Amino acid sequence: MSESNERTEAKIEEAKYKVIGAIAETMDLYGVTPAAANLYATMYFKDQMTLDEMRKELEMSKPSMSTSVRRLQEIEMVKKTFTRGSRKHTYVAEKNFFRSFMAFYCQMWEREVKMNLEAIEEAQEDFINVIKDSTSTPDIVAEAKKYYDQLEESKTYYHWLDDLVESIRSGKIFEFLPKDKQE
Amino acid sequence: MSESNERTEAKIEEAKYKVIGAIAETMDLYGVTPAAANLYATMYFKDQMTLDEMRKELEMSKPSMSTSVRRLQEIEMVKKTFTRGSRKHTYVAEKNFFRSFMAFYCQMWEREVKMNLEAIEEAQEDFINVIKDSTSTPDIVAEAKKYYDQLEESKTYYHWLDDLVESIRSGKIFEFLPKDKQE
DNA sequence: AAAAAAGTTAAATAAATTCTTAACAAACTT
DNA sequence: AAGTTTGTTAAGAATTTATTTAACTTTTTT
Repeated sequence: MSESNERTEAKIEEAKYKVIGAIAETMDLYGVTPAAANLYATMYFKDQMTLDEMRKELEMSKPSMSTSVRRLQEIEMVKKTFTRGSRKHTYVAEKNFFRSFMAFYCQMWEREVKMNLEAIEEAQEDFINVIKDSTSTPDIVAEAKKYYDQLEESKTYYHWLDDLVESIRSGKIFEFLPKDKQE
Repeated sequence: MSESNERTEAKIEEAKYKVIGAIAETMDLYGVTPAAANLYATMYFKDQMTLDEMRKELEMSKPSMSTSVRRLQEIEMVKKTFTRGSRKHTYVAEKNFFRSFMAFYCQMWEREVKMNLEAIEEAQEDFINVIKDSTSTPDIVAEAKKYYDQLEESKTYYHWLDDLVESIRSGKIFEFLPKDKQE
């Protein structure tokens, strides 16, 4: 009876690890560090965890868990919770993939839009100066114009990406693509 | 006059590098190797390039350019072109960010959906076996059920992600989020 | 307020990834 | 068909990134 319990518990662990491995590998692919990826995937099957529980479960150092959980908080995939009776900090994983993964992408995309649009604006100013420069030869003016137009055209993409983020944040995208649509 | 040309040409180069740096940094963030990221960003301002031109421009080894350009082809951000008169292979960068970046995401997301759904299906089977196992205690059955339901719930997300990929591939998403909307 | 426990920062080690050098294979030219 | 040019594969070197150990700061308890 007790041995049977152990066997079925082991089966449950095995099943969980299949999913943990898949989730962690996916996150790895998106540039999340292995420790953070494994931690999130592990926490996905737990109600809440303390740093010491994480260290024990993943067999890793406490600073590694500390930095990993902070990174996961930054991308809003883990939140701190207050558990009375314990003075250790407790953390819970966001179990709703819509929220956790979308928080991740929106953050990435917003950063991308901001940084690239800034670079584009600066470069376009430079190209305008070359075009207005009376010492520029016709060839050089033509070149500067070509690049200016190429960048102007690319802005469409960044504005679109910004709109996509906004429609995800507001939930409007689910009017177009419902969550519960049958496969 | 010639010195002035050099100065304005240098200004153009400087402006280009601002954008090249931003694009490459963004790609870096998404897990593309620095060499490939820099290469794509550089090619974004070129009509076409050969391996030797890449090596010269980026001051890197030929094998590095070879593997980088292959990786960029895999994610459909670069395509091979036939240039008659030259026996060197020539490559062009996809200049339309809608196409290049969307190809990248669709590929990543499809992989994510496939791998994770496979793991989920396997794990759910395992949980069902534990539930049906007559030697399982009520506690264990309850635990297995809890995880089974959690995974069942998560499938909604993967199906939605699959729908998103489909709507991007088909272009239907642009009916909801137009490309040319004003900022 | 002192002591203990929990968590973080910083430096150092370990591991993994990226790039290069060198050898090889394929394709094109003469 | 032999030689030359182009491109790739494989092994090794170097850089970078991730993790750990150790010292330190903060918080909590007695």
